[in-house]
Amino acid sequence: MPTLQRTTPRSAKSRQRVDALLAAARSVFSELGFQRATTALIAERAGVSEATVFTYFPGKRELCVQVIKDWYDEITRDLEAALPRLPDIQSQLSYVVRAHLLTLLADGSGMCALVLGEGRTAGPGLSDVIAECQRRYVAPWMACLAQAHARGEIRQDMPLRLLRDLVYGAMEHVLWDSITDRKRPPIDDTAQQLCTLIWSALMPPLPADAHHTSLAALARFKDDVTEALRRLEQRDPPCP
Amino acid sequence: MPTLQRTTPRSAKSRQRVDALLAAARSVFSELGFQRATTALIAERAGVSEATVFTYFPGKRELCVQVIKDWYDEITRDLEAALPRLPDIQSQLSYVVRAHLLTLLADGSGMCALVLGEGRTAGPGLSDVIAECQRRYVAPWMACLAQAHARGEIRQDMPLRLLRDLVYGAMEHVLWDSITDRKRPPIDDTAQQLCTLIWSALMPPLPADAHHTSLAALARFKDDVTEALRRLEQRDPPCP
Amino acid sequence: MPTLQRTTPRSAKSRQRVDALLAAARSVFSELGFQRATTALIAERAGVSEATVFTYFPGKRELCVQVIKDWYDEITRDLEAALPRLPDIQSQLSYVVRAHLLTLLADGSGMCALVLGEGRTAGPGLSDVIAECQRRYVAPWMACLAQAHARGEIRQDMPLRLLRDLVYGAMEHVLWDSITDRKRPPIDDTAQQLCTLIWSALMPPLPADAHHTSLAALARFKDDVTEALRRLEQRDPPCP
Amino acid sequence: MPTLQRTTPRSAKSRQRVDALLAAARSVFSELGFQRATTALIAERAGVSEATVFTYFPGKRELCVQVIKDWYDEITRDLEAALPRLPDIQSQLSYVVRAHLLTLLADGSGMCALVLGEGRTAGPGLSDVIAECQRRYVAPWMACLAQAHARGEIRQDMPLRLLRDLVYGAMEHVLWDSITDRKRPPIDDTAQQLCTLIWSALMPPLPADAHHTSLAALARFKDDVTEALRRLEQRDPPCP
DNA sequence: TATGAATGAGGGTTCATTCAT
DNA sequence: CATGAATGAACCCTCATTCAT
Repeated sequence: MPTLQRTTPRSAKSRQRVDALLAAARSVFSELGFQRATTALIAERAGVSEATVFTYFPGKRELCVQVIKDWYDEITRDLEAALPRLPDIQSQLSYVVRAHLLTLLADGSGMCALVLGEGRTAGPGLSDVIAECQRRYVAPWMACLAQAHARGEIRQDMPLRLLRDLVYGAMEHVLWDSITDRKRPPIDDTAQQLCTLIWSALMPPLPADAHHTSLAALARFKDDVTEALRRLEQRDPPCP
Repeated sequence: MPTLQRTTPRSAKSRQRVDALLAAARSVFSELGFQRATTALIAERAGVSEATVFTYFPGKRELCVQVIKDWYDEITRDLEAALPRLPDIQSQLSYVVRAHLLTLLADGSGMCALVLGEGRTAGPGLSDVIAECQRRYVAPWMACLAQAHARGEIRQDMPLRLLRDLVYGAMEHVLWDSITDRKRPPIDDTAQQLCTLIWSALMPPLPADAHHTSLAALARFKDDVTEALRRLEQRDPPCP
Repeated sequence: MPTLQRTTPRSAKSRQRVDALLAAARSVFSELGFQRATTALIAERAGVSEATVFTYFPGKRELCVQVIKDWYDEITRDLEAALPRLPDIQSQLSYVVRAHLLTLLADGSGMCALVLGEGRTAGPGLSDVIAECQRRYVAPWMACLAQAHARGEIRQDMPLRLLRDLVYGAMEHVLWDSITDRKRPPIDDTAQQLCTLIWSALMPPLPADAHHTSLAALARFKDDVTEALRRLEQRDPPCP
Repeated sequence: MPTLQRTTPRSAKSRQRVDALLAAARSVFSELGFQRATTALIAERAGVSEATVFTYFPGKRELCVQVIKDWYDEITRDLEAALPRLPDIQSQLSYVVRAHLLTLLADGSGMCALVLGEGRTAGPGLSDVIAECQRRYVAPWMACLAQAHARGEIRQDMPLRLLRDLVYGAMEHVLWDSITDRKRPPIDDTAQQLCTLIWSALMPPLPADAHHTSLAALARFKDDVTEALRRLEQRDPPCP
């Protein structure tokens, strides 16, 4: 029964309109920012008259808020679902980075610019909402970070906030670059590299003396031992 | 040349006017962003009539461009002068981080928000200029990075751009935090920590095989050795 | 006639709808005036959709007209029935005053304000109707006045219109006061006083020469007599 | 020196504009009421662009407030100056009635309608102002009324407010009539009659027994006594 | 040169009214 | 018949920009 899923039959059309409006609004706000966007253009792209915009939304600001909320909801839901299932902080980092880059780039970067742009200058009522959304978006990853931090899986000599800033800051700049330069490198490669880079900063520093000894020495030592062990074990069989 | 004299005093007045206007414009644009800023408010703060603004600048946009250029010039000149004199990449990183944080925070964060905000959404003519300024601002540090890259003082397995993004991205996010949270931690401490963090990511990685080592690998290795030793010890007694 | 039956029940529903709409419209128009009233609010209060309003009335204006007409009909019918049965002009005056005050105040003053307010500024189509209603409303009382006028029960040296204006004008101002001041004095007392006051103006004046007398003249005369008597008494003793 | 009276040279043009705008606004608001009046029409009648309206007034409401205030100021100032100089309450009544009728009728009745109409339904910010102006306008006459009341020159068995309502109410209805009927009777005659009528209601009522005796009888008595006295006085001189 | 004054070109928003379902 | 939905037509207001003085 395909009609079974008709939860709200009357609002089918309505929902379509809302969706069309939100889509149009997202594109317009993305391209022009909140101030330069006009309800007229949004209406035009949604294929309705300007007055219809106000049938579905109290005003321009509220429409923009909805656009931002929806977008954040999308990208937040995914993180909330996926991150807790990943086994370790490195996988989580990897996931976050890829998801972030993919999402923002796929979106044509508009929302990113919108959120970054209007987050500050837009009057109250927008900034608040954006800040709140941002907080919820980062929360899942912050939880991972906190856990790893508590377990000592990442360095403990830095405030968590700083680590978070490093991660998201790096990502955002990479994005910015991609957007600006218009020559987008393959995202997967970039994500991989970014993860490696960030992890270098995140992972617990080696003990103080390790710096002197250097891992290379340790590695050589390991090789020595390994080799010695093999020889030992190879020699034993003839023992009996 | 009698007119030369007349030109100079006039220029003096003129320069004063221009400076007053630029100062006023900077404060207004910083607080309100490009769109919400009004020429009326700028004129008022500069102590001149609104029409005078247009005597000195072709329009609102050009005024804003000048404001942004001036600001970038200030902060860029400092970097251009200081960075080449510093001995190594780490000192340079440290300088860049401190300078960036200090500049942006000292400015009341307004310009930061302006540049970040209007960089995308402002119509052409502003975005271009901002992008160009940004490029010039980052250039000195990029040069350092490139040199260190060539010399192998920093890791060479990453594109330079990525390293740059990491540095500036992290800084910007830290700034954003400082602005948003209103509880600004001591800048010097933050700068210090940030440098350490970033350097962890920047410094040359251990040799390739060290990657297979890592602490986890070392731990496993320790287990291996321990197990091997136990076996050895268990086998040896009956051996004789 | 089978359709007659069908017509009646339909009319019943229809009448209910119309009544609900008229009631809602009256309350809305009363509170907000014609211009500020919205069909949306009227529909909401009537418990129907906005479109239904236009099923029963050609438009906002016509709905308002109906509201005003109905209201005037109510208060007019009463006067038309009661006034002719009262024995004399004084009783009639008393009835008119009490009825007017009671009606308007009981109504929450809304209709009063509506009629007074929109009577002028509302476009044609409303003003006309209001004027006509007003005329019909005042007619019964005007008839009484005319009769009394002809019989000489009220003064005959004034145009009837003026007498009517005095009566209604006074009442309206009293109402206005009551509405504005929010401290409404007991209506019955006010009505009583107002009747007395108005009657003083309405009743036939004294003969022409009485005007030259007046209380002041009488007082002066009393003084004259008193003085004269004193002089007489002073002169008399030595007279013998 | 005719230029001496140039108090504010620069704002000469400005004042003209303001005056033109106020005049235009007065006419538009008068004809259409506050809601139906449009800034576009006001601007057109003032011969300026619509934007200019907002150069001189913060908004439509404020413009209307100014119009109302100015109008009330005009008519109030006159009363405040003239009334206190008149010798008795009857002269004052006469003045008030004539002034009121003349003013309102001369104005084309528009302001009257505006004030009456918007006094109730217009949102706050207009109603307040109107109420306050009304109060100040009536104050001078109320003072006269109060004085006469205290001196017993008018009846003391009624609240002052009621007397005031009678006066203004009657006037307003007369005005209303004049406006509605479009056949304006000579104002002076009407004013005269209205005064007589109102005075009948205002003057102190005769003592209770006077109703039985009738003024005519008193007058006859007065004549009798006067005659008797004259005879007495004429006869005395020969006394010595 | 500096400015008071004026304005053209929109922008967001409202609402009575229409119409397909 | 009732209504959800859509909209055309204004309306108030803003502001960068121009220009005569």
